[in-house]
Amino acid sequence: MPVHNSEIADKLNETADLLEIKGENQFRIRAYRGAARTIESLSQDAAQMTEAGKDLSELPGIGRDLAGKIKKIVSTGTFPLLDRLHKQVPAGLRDIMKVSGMGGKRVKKMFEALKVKNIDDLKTAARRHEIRELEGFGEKIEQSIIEGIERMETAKPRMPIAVVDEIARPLLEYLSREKKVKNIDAAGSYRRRTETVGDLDILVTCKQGSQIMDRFTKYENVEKVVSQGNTKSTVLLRSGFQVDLRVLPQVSYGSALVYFTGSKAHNVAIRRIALKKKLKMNEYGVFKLPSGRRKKERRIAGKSEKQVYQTIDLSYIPPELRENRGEVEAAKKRKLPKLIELDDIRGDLHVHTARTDGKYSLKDMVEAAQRRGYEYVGVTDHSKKVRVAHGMDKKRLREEIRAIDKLQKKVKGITILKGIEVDILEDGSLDLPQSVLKDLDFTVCSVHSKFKLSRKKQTGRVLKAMDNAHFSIFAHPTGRRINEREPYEIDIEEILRGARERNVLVELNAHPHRLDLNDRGCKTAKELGVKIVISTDAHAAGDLDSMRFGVGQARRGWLEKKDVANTRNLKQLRRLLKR
DNA sequence: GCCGTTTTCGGCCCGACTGTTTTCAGTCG
Repeated sequence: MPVHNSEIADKLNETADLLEIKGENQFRIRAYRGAARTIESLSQDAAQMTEAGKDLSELPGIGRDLAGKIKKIVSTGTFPLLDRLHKQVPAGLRDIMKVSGMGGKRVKKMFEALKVKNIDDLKTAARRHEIRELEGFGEKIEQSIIEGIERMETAKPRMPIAVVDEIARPLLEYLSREKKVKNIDAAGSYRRRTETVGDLDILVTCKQGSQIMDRFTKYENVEKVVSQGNTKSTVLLRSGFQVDLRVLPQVSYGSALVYFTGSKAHNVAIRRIALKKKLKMNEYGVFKLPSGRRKKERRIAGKSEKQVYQTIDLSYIPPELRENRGEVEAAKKRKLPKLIELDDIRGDLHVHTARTDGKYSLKDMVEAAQRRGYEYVGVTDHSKKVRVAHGMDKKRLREEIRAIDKLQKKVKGITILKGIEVDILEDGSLDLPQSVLKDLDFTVCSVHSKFKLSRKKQTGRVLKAMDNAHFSIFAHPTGRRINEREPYEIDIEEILRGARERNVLVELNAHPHRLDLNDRGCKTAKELGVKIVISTDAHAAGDLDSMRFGVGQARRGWLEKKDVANTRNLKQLRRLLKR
């Protein structure tokens, strides 16, 4: 079993935490965190790279020392430094660092002075009012620790972006009703369209004398005001979700958007470029440092994001790409992709109806697709294996085909493509015979059973299914459900290579709980020349709107219009669906 | 521990907010 990048990153981050508790050099700690980020954002397994003889020290933030340590981790599974640290630092101290307001310094002090070794000890010490007696601590810190523990114990995982969307939209609308507000945007990972979002950063510019901070903290869904200042406030909503609001001067709005959109890794990378050009970059602007006779620094950019990037000789980088996964280098060379947009989509190729587990009739779904201006819609109800969804056997699929033919005669301006979401069985065969599949325009093929097969078997199962001449699109390729179910073991790179060889398309399922293929998978697919289909897997008319989340994810995966099959017109699409 | 078209040594992002202080340390993003 190869060591995955996420495991390496976990080990490096843990090392950083333990070093922090020990009070080590902060730059050394930062180096471990930086290396963890680099490893995490690789589109290839570090283990494979090492095996292929690649030198990891060529990666940003990884030097000779860390390259050696990582190599040891992937080849032997051991990390002696971390093992040593485990002997020196009690395991529970790392948990304490997760309590809001507790950093390395405070953890260390409490361990040394009060023998606090875990969260329970911390709780006890706080309740006995021992913490307030320590130098540099007081009543309020003690109280905030108690609250921090409570909040952590009831904390929710990062929320799917669609859920955050429902929180963000009304809140932005509420804030923008304050008359003196000029600009307002939600930044952070929400703006980068990450699949899950941990908190919300809202930026505003407004005229003097605005009451925006008061308006914010008095929002009806605010449960607790964590902090309130003139330019920055933080609240917790009743759902436990944290929202920050920052007020900025107009001249700084662009640089603030860059700064608060992140990602952190992206910001570090572009600030490094600025520094090389003797420029200082922060949320207030890009500044020329004092030199010669001039004693004061001078702002040379900040009003717009475009201007900020221009100043450091980069083309404008769309938020979805800002992950330090090669976008900075591409922007330097003027080689950024022209990302796909929602308007490029001409149809949806994964739609269910009430014939199986959809909520709406065939006619309703087709009309809903029509209202979105689509040129075509692919109807793909389940096959018989999915009993809970009342999957179709051969006979019922024939009925669906006839129903589509009948409806097609009545509707104009949209082509209904006859499809099916057919199960890939354990032996790699499809759930319905060729004799009926051949009468369809296309198939969406998916795994709904036997999730626990070994990586090798699962990969082989899908590749074998792809050999079937009627296999058109591989649906939700890893089967994961965000915050609910881990992906099944499958070698996605081998699957993508297999898809390329067989001219099979791969789905990016836009359902906000799936978003499967993920962003890295999309990028790999693009690099391998595999075409992606973005589909919503709609079970109700309104689900067709999830397309925007799919497009957001596709943009994060560097996909352009040409990489996505359902940006083609019907004629071109039919050609792509043909094997 | 990383990094280098001023450098192989000496830098490393930095500002806001809070609380505990009376000018600053710690945390966070």
